[in-house]
Amino acid sequence: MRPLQFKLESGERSGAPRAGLVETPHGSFNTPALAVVGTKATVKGVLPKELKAIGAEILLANTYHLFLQPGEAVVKDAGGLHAFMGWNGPLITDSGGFQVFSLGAGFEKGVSKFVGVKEGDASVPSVYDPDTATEHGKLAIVDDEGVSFTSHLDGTLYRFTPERSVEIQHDLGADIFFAFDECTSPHAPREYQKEAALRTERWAKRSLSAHRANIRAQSKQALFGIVQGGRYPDIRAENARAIAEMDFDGFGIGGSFSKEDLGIALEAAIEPLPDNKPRHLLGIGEPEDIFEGVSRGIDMFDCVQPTRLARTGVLYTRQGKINLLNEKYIRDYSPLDTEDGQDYEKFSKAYLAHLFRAREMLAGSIASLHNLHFIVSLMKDIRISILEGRFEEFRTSFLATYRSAGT
RNA sequence: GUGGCUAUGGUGUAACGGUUAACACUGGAGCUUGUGGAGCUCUCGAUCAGGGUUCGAUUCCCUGUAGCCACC
Repeated sequence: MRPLQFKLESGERSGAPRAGLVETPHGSFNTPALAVVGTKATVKGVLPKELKAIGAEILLANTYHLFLQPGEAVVKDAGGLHAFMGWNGPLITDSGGFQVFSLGAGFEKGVSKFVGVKEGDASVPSVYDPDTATEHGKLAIVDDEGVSFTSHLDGTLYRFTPERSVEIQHDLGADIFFAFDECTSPHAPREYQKEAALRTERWAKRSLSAHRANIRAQSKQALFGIVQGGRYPDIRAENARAIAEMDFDGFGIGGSFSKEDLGIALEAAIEPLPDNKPRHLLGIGEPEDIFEGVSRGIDMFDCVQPTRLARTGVLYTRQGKINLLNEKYIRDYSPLDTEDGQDYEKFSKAYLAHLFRAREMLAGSIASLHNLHFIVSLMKDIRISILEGRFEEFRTSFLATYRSAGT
C-alpha cells in the first residue's frame, strides 16, 4: 500500500481542470490545493490551530533551511516534523533543490570560471570557489553529482546530493517530499536548460533509488519527481516523459518562468504525466497563475506570496491587492473582508494600518491570516466550480473583479 | 545680566565665496511567486529674520531672535 492515495472526483481528462482528494498518513486534503508555506517549520506569526481555523489543509516546509537550522537530527529526535511543529495534518518538504537557484547559483556566470580551493578535500568539487562565488553574490554551484553551497547563515560550506536530500527528508518525515532537482534561471541559454533537465532526470532516478532503499520511510512518505526544462516546450515535454516513466507517487513542475511562458511550459510538462497521480506546481500562487495552473490540470500549489506580502502590509481583496501602508488607509475604518466571521476579521483597515506603521508583531500575524484565508477560500471556490462544471465561468468572473482594482 | 558657541527639509548631519544645496532616517508610492519579519526602485521636502560686503553669500560682516554652555 502506497502512503498516498489520489482519488479524482472530476475532470479526469489530462490537461483539463480537475478536483480530487489526496489521502496521506496524516489525513487528507482536497484538490486543487494550496500548500501554505512554513519554511522553517513555522508559518511565520501564525499558530497551527489558526491555520486549521481558516481552512488550511496542507503545509510545506523547506529541507535546506531545516537542515541548516536546527538540523534534521533535532527534528527526527523530536518525532518528526509533525510533532516538532505541532501540525498534525498533511505536510510536504521541498528538496532544497530550489535553493541552488534562489541562492544564486554560480552557473549563470559560467561554471568554468570557478577554480579550485580547499585542495585535497574530496567532499568539495574542485570547481567550487567560495571566494569567487561570494564575490558574485553566489552561494551555490552545481555539478553532476550534486550542489555545493555556503550557508546563508554563517558561510559554512555544505554539499547536497540527491541521496543526501532524500536522507534528510526521511529524517524530517513529511508525508510528501520532493526529489532533488536543479531549477534554472530563465536567462540561462537553451543548451544549459537541456543540460540541467537531463541532470534533474538523473537526479530523479537517484532520489527514487535512495527512497526505495529505505523500506521504513517508503511506507510512510510519498516521493514526487520534478519536471524541469525552462521555457522550452520540447525540453519540458521530453523531461516530463522521462520523469513520468519513473515510479513516483506524484509530480512537481518546477522552474522560474516569465508570466507569458507559464502556460506553454505547463502544457508541455503536463501532457506526458499520468492522470492518476497528483501534479504540484512549485512556488506558484498568485490568483491569476493558480487559475492558469488549474485550467491545465494542476492539483497542488504552494506559495510564499500570501504570507510574504502580508508581512509587508499588502492584502488580497476581491478587487485586487491593496497596500495597507498607503496613506488612505490611516482613517479607513472599514473592516477587512468579512466572509465567515473569523476572529481576525473584526479588525479595521485603519487598525491594521496603525499596527504596520508602529511595526507591531500582530500586524504580520493578522495580515497573514487574512491573506491565507483569502487564498485558501479561493482554492475552495475553484474546487467547487470544477465539481459543478463551471470553472471557466468562475475564472472569468473572479478575474474581472480582481483585475479591475488597478492599484 | 555678561561672555562664548550654534542656527540648513519633520529629525540628524554635509557643502575651498562659484552649476540644479548633498546624505541617512522619516513622509509619499511601486516591486515581491518551491520565504526575504528583508531588500530594492522611484519620489515630496530646507539654508532662522532683516540689513551689508561681493560679479556671485548656506559660507564673510552687523542687528534681531532662538537654543546650548560658562560666569556673576
